[in-house]
Amino acid sequence: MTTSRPLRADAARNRALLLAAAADEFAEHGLGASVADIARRAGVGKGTVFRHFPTKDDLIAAIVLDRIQALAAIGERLLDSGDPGAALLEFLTAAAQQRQQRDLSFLQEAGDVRPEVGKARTAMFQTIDTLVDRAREYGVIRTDVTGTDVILLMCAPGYVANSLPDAAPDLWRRYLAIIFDGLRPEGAHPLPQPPPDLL
Amino acid sequence: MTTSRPLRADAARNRALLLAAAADEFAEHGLGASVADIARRAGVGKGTVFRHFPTKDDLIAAIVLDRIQALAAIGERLLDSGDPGAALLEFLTAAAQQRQQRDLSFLQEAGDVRPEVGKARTAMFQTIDTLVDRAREYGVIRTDVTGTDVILLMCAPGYVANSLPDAAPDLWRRYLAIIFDGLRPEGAHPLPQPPPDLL
DNA sequence: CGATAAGCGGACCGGGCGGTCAACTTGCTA
DNA sequence: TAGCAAGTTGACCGCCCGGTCCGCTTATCG
Repeated sequence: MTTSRPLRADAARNRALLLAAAADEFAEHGLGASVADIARRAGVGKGTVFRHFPTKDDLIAAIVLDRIQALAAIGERLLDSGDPGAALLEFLTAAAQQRQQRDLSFLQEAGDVRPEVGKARTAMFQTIDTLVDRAREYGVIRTDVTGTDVILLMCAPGYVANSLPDAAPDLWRRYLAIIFDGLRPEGAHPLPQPPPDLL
Repeated sequence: MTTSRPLRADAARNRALLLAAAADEFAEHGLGASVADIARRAGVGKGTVFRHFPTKDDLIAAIVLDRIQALAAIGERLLDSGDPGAALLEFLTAAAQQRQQRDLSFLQEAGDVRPEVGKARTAMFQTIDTLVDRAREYGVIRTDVTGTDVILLMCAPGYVANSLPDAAPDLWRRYLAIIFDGLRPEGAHPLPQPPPDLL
């Protein structure tokens, strides 16, 4: 990797401040937020932003990558869990929670702005796939539901914050519960359309 | 209202071309798409855009309003339907279908750019609320699910197009089905958090 | 068909954007 | 604590965007 010598103390602090400020700014104004505003919010000069991130897209990619890898780490840890059903629910909870903390709808806007982001996403999807396979074999979700299904379905609860500004802060749990009920084998109705194979 | 004299034939045609071109351009590049590109796509000059829509926001509002009112009309019609369960499913199908035709994720970005848009949205939400009340009384959905719940949940299937570019064109039916299963009373589990009252 | 006003187009403008740079400051190390 | 490389800064640049404007075109109607 490109692990050169460690950052100077103040540089490391500024980098962290910038990532936080950028996430907040993007949450409030979308990806259109200006680099100058981000710098002001972080309390640094504009030049400092470009020293840490050569372009605005690099800054965006750094944030997105951070979130994806955080989720991937949680998923990986849950692979060793004893109860596959609880593991899947816990993962989906973590995903919804992450989206809820800050408004992360700009992640949708961002897409895969850098190839590394796509790579990380694919890796995380693979983890989810395994998580779902185990839950299915364990009998806690329908036999006709795939990992891809769950990946797409799990987008929904996170949008709550955005759509309903003054909602209770853990309302997303309610929607996660409804969707999880739809995944359960008990009251399952036959599904149209065979699922596609992501990856 | 401001119903002045009818548009000239060519002007009406250009207005329609512009709305379509703008929807396509916003779908491809987000709300950041430039007015000049929209004009080029519609085959008209940039000045023509501003003749029909004084500002870019007015153009955005016109598109959003169009989609909301189309959905609202469908909902209104379904209020007179005999089977409340089928009516609700049909409405949700129409909503997902609309989102699928073009990538409408930029609607999220837009928010209520003009007060009239908020008004129209509130009106549509009220229609959905009635639709859901009837379905609940009919026993086809859980007693603890509200209109607001359905409004938020119905966002999910539409995002399929955006997240999975090469998916089958009617894959959203699959996700709508799963969510609808989660709404059914049969395998329902108790829900956390009392629902908020939208409106 | 001719007059007229509604509609059209694209050069043009000011502002704000992403990105650069050279002078200055500061944490690290010997 | 002296020296220096790493880090910071904000004025600056060129580009592109939303929006204006006015000379030209054309649908409409008596």
